[in-house]
Amino acid sequence: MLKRFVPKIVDAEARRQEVVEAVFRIIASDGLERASLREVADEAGLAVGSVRHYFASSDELLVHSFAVVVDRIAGRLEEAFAVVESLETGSTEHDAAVLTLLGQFLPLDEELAVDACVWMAFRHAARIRPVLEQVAARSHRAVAAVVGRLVMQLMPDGGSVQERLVTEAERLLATLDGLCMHALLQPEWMTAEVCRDVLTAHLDTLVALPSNR
Amino acid sequence: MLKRFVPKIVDAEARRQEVVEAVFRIIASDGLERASLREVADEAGLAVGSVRHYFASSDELLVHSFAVVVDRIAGRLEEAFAVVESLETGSTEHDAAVLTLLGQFLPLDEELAVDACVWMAFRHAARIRPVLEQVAARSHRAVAAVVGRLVMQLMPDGGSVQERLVTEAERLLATLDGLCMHALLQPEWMTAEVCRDVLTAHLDTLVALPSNR
DNA sequence: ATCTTTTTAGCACGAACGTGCTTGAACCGT
DNA sequence: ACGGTTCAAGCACGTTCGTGCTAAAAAGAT
Repeated sequence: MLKRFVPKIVDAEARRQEVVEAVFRIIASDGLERASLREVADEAGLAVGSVRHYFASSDELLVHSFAVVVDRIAGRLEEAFAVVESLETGSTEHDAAVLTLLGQFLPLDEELAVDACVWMAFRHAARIRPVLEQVAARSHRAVAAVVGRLVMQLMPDGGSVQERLVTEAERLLATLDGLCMHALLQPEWMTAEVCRDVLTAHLDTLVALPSNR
Repeated sequence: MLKRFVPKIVDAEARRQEVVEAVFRIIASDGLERASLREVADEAGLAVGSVRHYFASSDELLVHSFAVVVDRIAGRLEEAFAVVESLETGSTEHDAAVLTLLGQFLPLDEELAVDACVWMAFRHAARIRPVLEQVAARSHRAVAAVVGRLVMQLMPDGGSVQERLVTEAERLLATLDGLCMHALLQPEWMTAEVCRDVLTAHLDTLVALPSNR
């Protein structure tokens, strides 16, 4: 069956992306519970029916938005990890690249802050809402994979002991999420400088680990 | 003016506490956004009007619930810290007491899990809702105080360098909150055992810090 | 028994929500 | 010019929410 009549071509994917970014802005400024169809439509400069034309339901819009932010974050991490891999271990550029990688988790600028807000909001919402479960699991796997590879590269022993390696990966992951949380919830206390200090302190403890134990 | 007619005595504080615990159960199982007056009243076995008799508004109910959970957590921390202080530094009982203290943050049993859920939900909601701001700030101060004192006692140098001390306090705080988050959001991955491993690993890095740097 | 106050319960209103459905408007191949 | 398809917009219904308000039930002091 051929498409005989090619109708009005409005780049549908671009429109969807605009709506998604309206969702992001609303979540960042007013929280996930305010991301209703009416609010999103207003923010995107559209009518409710128009948004519903691109997203069958509210759930689909939210799940897709979650997936988009996860892809964005995972993409940044992969990109930054490639830089880390390309540099020689122990060099100052390497250390800087590692800090840059870890900084992708934190709300250090406007764009990162929005993503961090949205990411946190969705992950917490996924605890309750089954529709978000799959994307949340994918998010966790993607981030854990990058952090795991990073720890494997950074640990002195090369990660001989498997158990120790996952513990250190979980430890770095927890510190990152905790830092992100505090930076979002207590921005006065948790400034970018404090974040950097905490991260460098953590990295010191990672490289200078007691080999035995 | 004397109270001539002392009417029906129902200890109001106990009733309020019952309502608050209904709020906790709802937040833990269905999330904060489901903690409406009608849901809370149902959960507490009361009518909406009855709940509204003890709490003037929905906001007051939520703010009070937040304050109660903060007090509960802060109380547990103070109690556990007193035990830590009473033991000799470096002893095995001391180490165990420190782990017990830090475990108060994590959802290691039913009661702790409910509190952790509620605490997280309110703290994140406080980013948006101004009514929760004050209690959130109090919560942060109380917890940071205990963790700060703990770090001061645990660090080898006795915390000579002020700057290093606050960095380590923030680092421990971040790790704790991150662990709590992961234990709530990915309970399959982040088991109690992994939590314990991560915490002991962190404590090792805290005691075995390079003195200079 | 009566009176006063607390306690409990319920109604009604406006606002916001998701969603099924309908109605024009825009657009392109014929 | 026309017809088929997509896009944009809006209405209407049922649900849930907070809240102001009213009113019945409960209980101790008189």
